[in-house]
Amino acid sequence: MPELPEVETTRRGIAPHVEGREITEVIVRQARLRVPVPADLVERLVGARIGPLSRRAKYLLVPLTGANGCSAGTLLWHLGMSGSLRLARLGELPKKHDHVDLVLDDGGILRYHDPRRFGFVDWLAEGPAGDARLARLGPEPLSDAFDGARLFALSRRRRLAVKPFLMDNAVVVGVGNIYAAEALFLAGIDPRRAAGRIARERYDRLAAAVREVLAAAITQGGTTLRDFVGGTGEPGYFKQRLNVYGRDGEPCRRCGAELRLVTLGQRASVFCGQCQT
DNA sequence: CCCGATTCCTGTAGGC
DNA sequence: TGCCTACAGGAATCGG
Repeated sequence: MPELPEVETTRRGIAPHVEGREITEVIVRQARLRVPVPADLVERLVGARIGPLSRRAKYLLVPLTGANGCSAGTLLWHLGMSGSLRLARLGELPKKHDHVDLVLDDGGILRYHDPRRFGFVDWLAEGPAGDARLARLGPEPLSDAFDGARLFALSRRRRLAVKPFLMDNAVVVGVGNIYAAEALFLAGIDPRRAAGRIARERYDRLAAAVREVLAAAITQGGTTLRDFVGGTGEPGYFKQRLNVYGRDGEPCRRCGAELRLVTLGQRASVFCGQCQT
């Protein structure tokens, strides 16, 4: 499912094919997504030109300019848990759950596919700065603003388990269930441990583990569990590197102990009872 | 303020 | 071409 590495993979995959292109047609087949597709999306986008794509947390940002060169707003795209954005060619028929097409002036199509419809595409008139969804977000995990000191400071007196703490977007963005589990394994921390009862040194290790696992996943083109594909249709190859996610009952790659499954914050959490304390 | 529970959706896996 | 249920999960929202 798309977490930060998958969104980044998507951005890198589609950017060369959509940046600088003009949108000639917009087709909305299913407007009932997590956030309803804006009723005026078609008239907002047709004739607009796509600027440089960026990413914030798990959001893809698509800046638009009008015919006169000034801003025509920004698309805020979220892939939810089953969404993907990929390039198609004019004449390529849509499949089931292909909800939105942006037809481009070179015959390419940016096509949004999302079986579970937890994702959305929204249009922001004022750009990302004014959006409440983005304003609340904590730092990017691969930026200098994210480190062990931050994790330590925010976790004091909190009894919440460290895994849901790490998945809180106000703490750090982009870390979902897969990469939280993997980072805690790399750092040797039990995911059930109260966030407020973890030492500063261990949080330094955890922050480093988060960076390490996310950077490695981006290098591998993300994690494809079932059907994620990047912008050019390629699956991600990080699944082969997973140490704990989805491996409950299997042996720990480090010590051989049987990996355990618990529920934390309504999320399945797999860990090694020997390696993670 | 903190944190657990609920909600949205549909494909898939597993039990019978 | 078997039917039914449970489960997966990002993030907003609600309630204790």
